[in-house]
Amino acid sequence: MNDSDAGAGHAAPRKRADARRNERALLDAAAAVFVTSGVEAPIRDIAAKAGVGTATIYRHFPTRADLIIAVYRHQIEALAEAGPALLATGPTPHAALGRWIDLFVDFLVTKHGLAAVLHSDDAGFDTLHAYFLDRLVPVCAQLLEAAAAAGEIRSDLDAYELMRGVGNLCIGVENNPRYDARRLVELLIAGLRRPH
Amino acid sequence: MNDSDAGAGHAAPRKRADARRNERALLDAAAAVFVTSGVEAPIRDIAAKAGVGTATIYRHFPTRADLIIAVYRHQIEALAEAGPALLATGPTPHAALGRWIDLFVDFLVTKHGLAAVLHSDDAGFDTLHAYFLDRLVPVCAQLLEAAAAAGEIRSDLDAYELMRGVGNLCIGVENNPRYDARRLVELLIAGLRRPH
DNA sequence: TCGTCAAACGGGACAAGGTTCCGTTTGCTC
DNA sequence: GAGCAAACGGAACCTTGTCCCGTTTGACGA
Repeated sequence: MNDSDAGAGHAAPRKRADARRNERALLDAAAAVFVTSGVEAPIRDIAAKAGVGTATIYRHFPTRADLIIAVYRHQIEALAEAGPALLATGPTPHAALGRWIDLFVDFLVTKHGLAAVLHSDDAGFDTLHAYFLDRLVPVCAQLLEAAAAAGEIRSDLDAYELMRGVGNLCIGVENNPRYDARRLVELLIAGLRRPH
Repeated sequence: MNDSDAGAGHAAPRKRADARRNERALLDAAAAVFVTSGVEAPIRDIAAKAGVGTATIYRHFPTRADLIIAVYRHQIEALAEAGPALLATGPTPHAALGRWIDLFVDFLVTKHGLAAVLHSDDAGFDTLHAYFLDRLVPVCAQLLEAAAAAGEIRSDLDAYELMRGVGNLCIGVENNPRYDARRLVELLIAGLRRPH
């Protein structure tokens, strides 16, 4: 694992040491601030916690979406990889789908405000949107197709719409004890089941 | 119908004529601006359109939630009254519930950004939240109970949670042709049906 | 080791929007 | 018509996102 690069580049020009240090500091600070103040915490707060100026944050992460992606990339990748694994080991495709959606919900509800931001139509979050689309929708589609092929569910709903719906249901779960997103998601998945 | 008061007060001190005029102008302006710019349009824009200063808007509607409520009060009341009516005239309680939820979805998706704001945890929208809770949740509860009593649906979901879920599903429908909230709401309602 | 210079930096400046304050205007009442 | 509280308007202030520019610093060759 390369410190300054995820490994995709051939001739990555190698960043300066202070730049790498700051990037790491920013990621750590952002992760901490996101936990306490949500993913929409003021840029200044994150910069201050990292001990850098505000411009530095923009230099490393042009939009807030880029920062959010960087902070949660590992978890999202893990989620993407969990899909095929569940499908391979689960008793049925439908069970795998249910379990995977559970993991997705867990991820969302533990990240303050992430679900909200994920579905905002603010143009600044296009990158975030695209990333989720690229990484997770195909996985979900695979699970859906397997379950549909097994005859367990109806097949007229596409993965994008399902994920978006699930994501929406997770909005505003924070500090609202009367609202249990998990239960509603369960209902949604139940509604998906093919009547037989 | 009284011009300056919905009729609840006994000794309402009767507002000044200019105050009543401005309130009306603000409501009209807000309604217009909400249509074009959504319910989160800048206060300044609404004030300008109404031809008043920004302080005036705060005087009449202390929070944005109050303004939103005032603008949509008629429609919300109509929605509340439609519940019992549908229950009385519909073929079955479940059909009435479905139809009523449809009306609710129609209301939400035609108001730019209302669904989003309705479920934001911003303290400034507590009033809005409370109003929906007061007016619509009991209606929904009545429909749910009737359907449950008729044995058509499971009875382990309360009205608040259902409405909140439906509202959440309606977030971000604007200018997203790939996402059809109605269909997902349908799924949710389908998931509610008692397996028999 | 030292000089050079582009990379990287920090924080101040600007813009947008929400909210409040305060001096002025305007209806109502007598 | 005078008095006075209600209501007004818009400037001022605060927060937050974003950009700019003068300064610092790490990397590398001499």
